[in-house]
Amino acid sequence: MKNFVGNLSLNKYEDYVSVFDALSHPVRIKIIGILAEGRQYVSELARLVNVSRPLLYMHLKKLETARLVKSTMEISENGKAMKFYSLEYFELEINKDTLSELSKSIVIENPENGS
Amino acid sequence: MKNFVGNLSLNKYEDYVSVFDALSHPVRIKIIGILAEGRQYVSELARLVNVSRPLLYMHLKKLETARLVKSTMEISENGKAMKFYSLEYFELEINKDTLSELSKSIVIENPENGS
DNA sequence: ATCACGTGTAATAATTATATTACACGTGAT
DNA sequence: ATCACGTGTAATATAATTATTACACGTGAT
Repeated sequence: MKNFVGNLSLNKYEDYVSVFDALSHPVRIKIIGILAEGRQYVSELARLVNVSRPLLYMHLKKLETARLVKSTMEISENGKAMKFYSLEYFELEINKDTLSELSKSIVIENPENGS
Repeated sequence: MKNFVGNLSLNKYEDYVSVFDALSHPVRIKIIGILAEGRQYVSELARLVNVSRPLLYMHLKKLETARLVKSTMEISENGKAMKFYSLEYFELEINKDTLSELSKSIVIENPENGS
C-alpha cells in the first residue's frame, strides 16, 4: 500500500517527518478538522480555531510545507482580498513495515562520540 | 478501521499527537527501523543508530511515551545488566476522516486575543 | 586495581518551535 | 477621515526540544 499526500506518493523520509511534524500539534489537527468541512479564509479560520492570525500563519506554514493543505487568493465581491485554505487529499498507512522501509535511507551523521 | 498502538486502540487526540511527535524525528524512525529487525540493548542500539547514549535515552523516552516501543531488563550470562528495547505492534491509518474525528475533541483555550 | 562494557542521570548548552506584540497596507461603508 | 474587515510580516519573548558533557555505579576478566 502506498502513502499519498496531495496525490503525490511519499518517498523520502523527510516527507514523512514533515507530515508527522505537521500533525504533532493540537492546533494543527484542529485546523485540519475545520478544513475537512470545507475551505475557509484566514481570518475566519483564526476565529474558528481560536488563535491569533500571526500564530495561525505559523501553523499553516507547517501544514503547507507538509502539503496537507493548500491556499488560493481571491478577490471577494466586495473587493476584499481573501486567502482561502483547503485540505489536500492524503492517505497514510503507518506500521512497522512502512517505517522500516523509510528507515533504510536514514543515516545519522557523525556526532563523533561514543558511550 | 481502527488505529492501534500496543494492542490498544487509540482514542484521545493526545495519544495521536504523542505518536506523531514520536515519529517526527529521523533518529527515532531509525530506531524503529533497527528494532524492526529484532530487540536490541541500549548500548548496542546507540552504536547502531550512531548517537550518544544519553541522547538515545531521550529519544527512547519519546517512543516509549507513545508506546511504540517497550523495554525489559535482563541479567546476561556474564552478569551484566542489560536493557532491551523492542517494538510494540502498531497500525495507523491517517486520512481526512481519521483526523476530522480526532479534531472534534480538541478545544483551543482562550489566548484572549483576536485580530 | 584497572580495564572493558554494561547501566543511569543531572546539569548545561544550543537550537527550534511556539506565541505575542506591534506594526503596515487595501477596500467599501458610514 | 474613521471604522470594520480583510491582507501580511518583522521583531521579540517564552517555552520546549535536542544535544552535549560529565558524572556515578556494577560485573567479570586481565
